[in-house]
Amino acid sequence: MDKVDKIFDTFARNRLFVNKMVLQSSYSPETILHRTEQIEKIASILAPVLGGDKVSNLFLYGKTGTGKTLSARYVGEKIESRAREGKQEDLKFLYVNCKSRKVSDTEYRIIAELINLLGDKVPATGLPTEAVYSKFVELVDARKRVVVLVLDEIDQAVKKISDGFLYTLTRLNSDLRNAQISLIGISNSLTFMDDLDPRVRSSLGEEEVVFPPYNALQLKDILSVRAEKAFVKGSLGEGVIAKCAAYAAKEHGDARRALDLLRVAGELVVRAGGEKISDKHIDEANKKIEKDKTLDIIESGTTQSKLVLYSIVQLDVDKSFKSIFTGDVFNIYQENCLRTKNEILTQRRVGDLIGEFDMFGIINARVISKGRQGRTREIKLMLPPSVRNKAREILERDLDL
DNA sequence: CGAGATTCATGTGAAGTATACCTTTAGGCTTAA
DNA sequence: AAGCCTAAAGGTATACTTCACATGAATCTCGTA
Repeated sequence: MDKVDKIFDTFARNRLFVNKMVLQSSYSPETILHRTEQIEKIASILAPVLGGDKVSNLFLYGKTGTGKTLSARYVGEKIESRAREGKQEDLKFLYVNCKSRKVSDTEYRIIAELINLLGDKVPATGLPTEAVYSKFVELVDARKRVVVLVLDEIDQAVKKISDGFLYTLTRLNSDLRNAQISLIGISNSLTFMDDLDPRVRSSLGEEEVVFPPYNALQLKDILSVRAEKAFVKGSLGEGVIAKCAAYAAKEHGDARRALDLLRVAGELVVRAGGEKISDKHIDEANKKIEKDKTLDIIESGTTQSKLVLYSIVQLDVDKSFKSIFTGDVFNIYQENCLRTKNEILTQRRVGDLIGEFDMFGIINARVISKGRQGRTREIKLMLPPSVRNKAREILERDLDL
């Protein structure tokens, strides 16, 4: 039989997933567990919009995967549907993720996206930012209503642009005659507010809701509910959910991570033609996610960073070096540059690149002093052999070696 | 023999440069009235 | 005249370089016992 047919067959025979969507991070469940307090607080702050009043600006903090976006959307949808029932249509939630590729992180495009959501168009480029703002104001102000802007990953946007952008937004209300704008900012960084212009801080942070990380127990609840829907009954082995929860709890209680683990584990089982997930698969999935993440970092690096990493990998494979120092890496790196006809960067720069790999956790670099032999970094490659070999393949391919 | 100076190989910081990509702006062209 | 498009002008992020100075323990120096 054709191999492709076989692949399709295993897939069709899949007796594991009922609905994989449930495990995707874009899925929004009907009920959100362990966030009642936060949701109630958001709801009580936003409730006045139902009466057509402007509400306080709101700020949501919390690490990734703590349900910020989910809760905000949930409350938003509830309020919108409530407003529709009450035949009060002059209420609008506009949700923008400031980091998504479409919006890309410029002030212009964020506003352009907002206009888009209001059902209008602006050219992708060419207009002065000022003009885009006034177009937006005009659209919003077309009739009497309340508009709530939800700005997700706002810290990213502010890092890219200046906080003057937020200032403009908070001041937008003074240009409006009919409508009212409220802002909801969502941020991963807990310290984000600290380095904002005080004027912005006071008006944006009128109300704050903090999303603490989920603990292992809560993660377990969340996973159970979702797994119920995602998988065929009885396909989860003993302790699988607990294991996922434990892994994710270690990663600052990241529910997204927990769901990913479960999904990837499922995919692994399906591909192997199995029908039951055991906790071994969770370990495998964890490794796979880690591996994909590091390989992703490696692949998306520049040619120069690949050359540096390749040199480190070479030294790591060659066991005659007991420990690897910056100087060794630089020497090998120069040879590699000559071989691949790339320009040779200064050692200063190569040192920084090594530092970046350290940040990503691909290597472990400790600054040590070797006395008369000066100071240097002692470098250890932190990839398990299988990942290291895969990484080497990728590097050799990308560098034409 | 030990306190202090020296030294090495590189870390680290600041400031400058080249490049690519974006936004802005102004001028010209088109279109509708 | 208003609107639209485009090319040049001006900005800004990135990926580097250059220069300058900092580090910290092995090693050397030299005064002292």
